[in-house]
Amino acid sequence: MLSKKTQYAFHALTYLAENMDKGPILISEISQERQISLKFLENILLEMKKAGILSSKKGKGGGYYLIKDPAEVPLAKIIRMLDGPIALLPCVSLNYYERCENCTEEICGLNRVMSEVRDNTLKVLENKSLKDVLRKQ
Amino acid sequence: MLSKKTQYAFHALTYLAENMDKGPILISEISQERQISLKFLENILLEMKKAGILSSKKGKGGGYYLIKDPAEVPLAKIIRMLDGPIALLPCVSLNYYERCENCTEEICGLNRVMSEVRDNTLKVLENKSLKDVLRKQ
DNA sequence: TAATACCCTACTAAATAGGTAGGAAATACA
DNA sequence: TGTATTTCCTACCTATTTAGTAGGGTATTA
Repeated sequence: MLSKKTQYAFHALTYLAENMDKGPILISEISQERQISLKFLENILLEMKKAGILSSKKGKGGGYYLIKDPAEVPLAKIIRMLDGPIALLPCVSLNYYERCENCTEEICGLNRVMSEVRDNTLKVLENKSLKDVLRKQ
Repeated sequence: MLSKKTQYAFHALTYLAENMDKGPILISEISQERQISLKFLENILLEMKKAGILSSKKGKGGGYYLIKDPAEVPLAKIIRMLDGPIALLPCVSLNYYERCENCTEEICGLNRVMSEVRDNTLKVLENKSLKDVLRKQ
């Protein structure tokens, strides 16, 4: 399951994408519109800013805004940024790989199957972008 | 990511499947062979017994044993039994569905994509069984 | 009836999830 | 220059989950 954090991130990002023409958007506006705790959202947006997918402006007229074309932000990137690995096992993770202690790739049949699951999942999450989940197109 | 609990469950189940001909297997044997804490494993096996995929015998000569053909136990069943939902969002879960508060199916594009992810995942996990992840065939 | 082996309840420590608090820093504008 | 605005940052908090432990109870067998 995706954490609330990641779910809120999707809400915030789609809101920003849907309102790209309006310039910087206040955290408080997103918080109200999408029903997310203001302070929690503050942290999430900051984290995404540091990860480089959005930017901000302080002071009056400030707020957050996307710095990438929504079509250029794969869903997988957002999930990895906030929740970490997408794979079901560390030993089949592409971005967070860790060797198994109890089994080796040669004899462990789970490995093979879980790689297949990962590939099937990424086939969607790497190819669908923010643009594909917007409310209005 | 799958929890350690579920990962241990897979270890235990494959061990039992690989040794079906030997009658009941001691918890302590599985614990040693697959390097799993004895008491933790005890709990896990008991939980799976209650879920109906294996059975046990007490006293001397006792132990745990599978009561199903490994080919008849889909991996999805094992994961759901111990870790819960496989879907990434409650609102697209088949077995643990919960309505979204913040969005409705009609306008939320995430819904559509996450259903696709779920289907792709289940295509593997529902069709592959314990038999497919055994060490020796 | 003693040894064996699972059954059951409860407990614990550490990590994670989800959220809060309060002030500092930067910016706009009068 | 000063004040309102808005993000930035660090720290904190509580509840839940994860991973594991303890110890006695119960059933079975020889």
